[in-house]
Amino acid sequence: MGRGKIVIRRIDDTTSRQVTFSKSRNGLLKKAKELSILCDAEVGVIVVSNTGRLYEFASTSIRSIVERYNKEQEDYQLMSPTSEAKVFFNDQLIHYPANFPAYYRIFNCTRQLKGEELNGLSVKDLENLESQLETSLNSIRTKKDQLFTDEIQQLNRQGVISHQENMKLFKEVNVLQKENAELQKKVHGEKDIKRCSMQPHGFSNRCDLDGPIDLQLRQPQQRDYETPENATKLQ
Amino acid sequence: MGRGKIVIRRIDDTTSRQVTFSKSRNGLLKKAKELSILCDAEVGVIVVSNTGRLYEFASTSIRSIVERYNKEQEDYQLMSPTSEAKVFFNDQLIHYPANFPAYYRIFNCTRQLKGEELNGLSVKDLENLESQLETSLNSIRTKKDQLFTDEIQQLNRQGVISHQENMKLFKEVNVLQKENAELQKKVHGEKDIKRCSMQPHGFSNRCDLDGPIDLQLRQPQQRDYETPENATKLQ
DNA sequence: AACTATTTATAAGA
DNA sequence: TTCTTATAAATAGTT
Repeated sequence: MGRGKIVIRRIDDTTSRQVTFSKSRNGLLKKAKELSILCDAEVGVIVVSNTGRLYEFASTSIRSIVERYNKEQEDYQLMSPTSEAKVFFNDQLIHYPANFPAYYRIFNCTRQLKGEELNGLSVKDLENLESQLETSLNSIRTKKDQLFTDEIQQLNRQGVISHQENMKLFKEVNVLQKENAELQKKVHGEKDIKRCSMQPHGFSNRCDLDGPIDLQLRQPQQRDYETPENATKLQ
Repeated sequence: MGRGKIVIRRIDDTTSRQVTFSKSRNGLLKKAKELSILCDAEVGVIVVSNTGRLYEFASTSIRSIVERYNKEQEDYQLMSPTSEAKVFFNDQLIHYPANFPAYYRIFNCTRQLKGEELNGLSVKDLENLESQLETSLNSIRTKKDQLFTDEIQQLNRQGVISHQENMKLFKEVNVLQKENAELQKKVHGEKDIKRCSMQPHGFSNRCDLDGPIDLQLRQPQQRDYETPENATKLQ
């Protein structure tokens, strides 16, 4: 629909194709919107130009679901914002396990392990097998989560203990330093020698560490442990 | 565009709305097809009527993506049980293909939408829905595992830093104590008084802590951090 | 489901 | 990209 009729086939001229793309895309999205409003329908449209740019429309009622779904997908989207198509075609064969239903993998694996075909089984048998596998999967998942949680809890506990120890040691150092200063003064007052012989053990350079540390000014590094109160209680 | 102009708002009359839906939907799908052909673009359109019926268009490029994806899954199922298990347990964190979500984001949410009304669905529809939900579940699980792993890594890093700090402080205390002892000896040698006045600052009870600590005998608590070398590097 | 008067989309040109 | 405009295409209301 325009000055002249055109046949529906790929437009060879690049400029012309881009212009048509821009116009036709806007038209499509507009019509999608109209359809969704006029007829109270859920409509979703996605257009990816051959340069990889994305345009889309989603009717309001499905937008909230899309947004929720987007949250899950965000990371993947961010991985290659520009060359979507290329990345996909090149890397497709590497990146699929996330999409692959775990159920089929386990099901298939079990069948091979059992070395038997499923053909002879009744619906009842299959249902039982299915529910068995689902139960297994569930307990595997629970177990895995438990291990994660345990490790985090343990690390939190250790962190709190370590931090407390740090505080004690820090105070200890401070007190000893004060004491030392007083004793030095005393020795100094009584007898003016031996002050320099202490220097190798002097504060700023007495440990063979990678760098000088300024204990007077520096509190032990504060950590933000997850639920430190709980971890402390558990200790 | 028709006999009369209309405003874009929900058509109240049911019959009229259904007729318009039918016409406009066909127009939209046709235009989507034209756009994909004329401009060599990837186009996906999904329309769900308010009675729950699904209509969709996917340009050949998107269709081939889906087909390749499906074929991949088939190939995957034919793999040996061993490699399956390995891939399953180790490679969970591999991500989606970059532009896959673009189409499936809407595709998927439409399926979820349909999930609210399962009655009119065929076995094929239900199978698709099932597989979509499994995909979603899988990616959620992957995300969760990632969060767990990140947290553990972070805690390990903190633990290593804390432990290093502990070691420094511990050495510091030891050195100061030796120094203190020498100075005490010196003061004691010169003058026999004032020894007891130091006692409030004496070692075993000088910090107002919950319990006495025996720093001379005790090394800072050793932790078995997961990959401490890495964690140290990351610090 | 067809028809057709009209509106709308857009091809070509600027 | 945007605008203009002649024309093709889509479709609202009718049959």
